[in-house]
Amino acid sequence: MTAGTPFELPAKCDTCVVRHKSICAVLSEDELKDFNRIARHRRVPTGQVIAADSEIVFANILDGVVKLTKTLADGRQQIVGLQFPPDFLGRIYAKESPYFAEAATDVELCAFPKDGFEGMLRRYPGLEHRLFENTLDELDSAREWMLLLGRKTARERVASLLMMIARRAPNVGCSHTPDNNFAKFTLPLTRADLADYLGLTLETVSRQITNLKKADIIELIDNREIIVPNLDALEDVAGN
Amino acid sequence: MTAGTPFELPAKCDTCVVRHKSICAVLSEDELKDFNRIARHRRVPTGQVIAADSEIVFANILDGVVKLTKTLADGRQQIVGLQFPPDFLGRIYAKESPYFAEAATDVELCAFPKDGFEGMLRRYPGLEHRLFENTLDELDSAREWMLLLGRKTARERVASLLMMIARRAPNVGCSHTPDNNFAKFTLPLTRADLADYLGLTLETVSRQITNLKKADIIELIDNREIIVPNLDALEDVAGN
DNA sequence: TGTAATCATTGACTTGCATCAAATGCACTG
DNA sequence: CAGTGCATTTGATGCAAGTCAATGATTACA
Repeated sequence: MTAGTPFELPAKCDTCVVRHKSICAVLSEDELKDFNRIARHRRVPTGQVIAADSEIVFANILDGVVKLTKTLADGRQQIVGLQFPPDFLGRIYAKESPYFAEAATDVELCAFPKDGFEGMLRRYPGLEHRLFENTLDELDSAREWMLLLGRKTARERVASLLMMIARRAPNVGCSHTPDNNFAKFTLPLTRADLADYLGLTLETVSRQITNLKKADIIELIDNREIIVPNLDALEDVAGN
Repeated sequence: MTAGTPFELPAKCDTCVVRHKSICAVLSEDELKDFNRIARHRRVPTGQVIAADSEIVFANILDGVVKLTKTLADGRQQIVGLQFPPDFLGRIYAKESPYFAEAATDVELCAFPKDGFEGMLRRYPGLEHRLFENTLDELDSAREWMLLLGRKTARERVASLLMMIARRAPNVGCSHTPDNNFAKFTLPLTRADLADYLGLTLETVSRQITNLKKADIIELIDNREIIVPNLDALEDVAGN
């Protein structure tokens, strides 16, 4: 974890838009413009911490991948969530986030100051409802991951992760025609990050990726570029 | 997992009240009575499944402990949540829950039919907000548990669980004066359930409990009754 | 009061993943 | 294009937790 300087509000950026599907669905064009008045566009380089400081509660991810991590006193670390565009970021209704948010890749954000965003929530009924539904989905995902961390083997974990990326990463450079069972994507994480997400060591992750390659379940173009010729085969390995 | 017959709506029970602290805080006496009109009181014996059928979306736990479980095809099981009074139960805004709810002990519920409860949500602004905050707390807890499942040792896991019970179980027969660092409580789970919650086997759980006993961190009155003479000492073992 | 059933503990052995240590590959730089 | 640094792979070994099996302890009940 290479923590850079904390994230700070940049100058106003008129081109910044809230892109979250749920939000866009419940807001009119004019209301979105209202959001843009308080939105601040921001680039965050790989590895930099996205601060949970008091000025920013909430941010919409425009591009890149953000990891949420928790760490024990002796340094053992666990990634407890991965956020892709157009997910939201930030623990609303709390002063501090109980976890770290860190850019796993170069990230572009549309950030909102605390007071402004909570004002928006009051102004637009239905908006909080959408955020609530997002949170319920995140809770379901977290519990899905608890099953993985508690009960799956290393091989199943790696396969499950690849399936998850293949499903969620189309916004981060995944060319993937869902119908034909084929996927090609760029891993947004290093082996060390994969390990922290899967509750394994990076060596074990590496070995399992090698095994999947030898079993012709996946192909590697390079360390990060992966082809899954048959998603069903990968799904089988993933368990469930 | 001994699945009994699915849970069904009983006859109306006038003595049933919503007891959730968050709900009570935002509703008046009259509004609570409104809730009671559609509430149905229900007892569920240990081991019985609390069905996620279409008629019941939501239930307030009055007494007992409910476990939420997910299972792999080959039977490996993980408890992904434990609900104590006065928690709510049920995946709102979804037809089906992505996990099983099962009574870990004898349980008393105050249950609501789907349509009625969602009507209430619309009628009482502020209520959904409270449920949202509850869900955010549940998400934080789930992520805390991901750290445990991914990175903690068996000994740390068992100690963490006992700490969690000592904190949350005062409503289920835990005599516990938080100031004096002492706790006494009844485990609401069998060794097998503890194992399913901790991502371990029941033998490992049993051995770790024995170890904590030998190290004078805990005392056992019987298999279920536990005394923690010094919560700080237990906290140390739990890690973090 | 004996028998079964359930739940928990304990012991012996096995194994999957972690740990430790090196080697390889690749991008960048002087 | 040698040299440095980082990410990844590969190999050898150890250990924490799993598996298998037997024994205790309680409670239920015939």
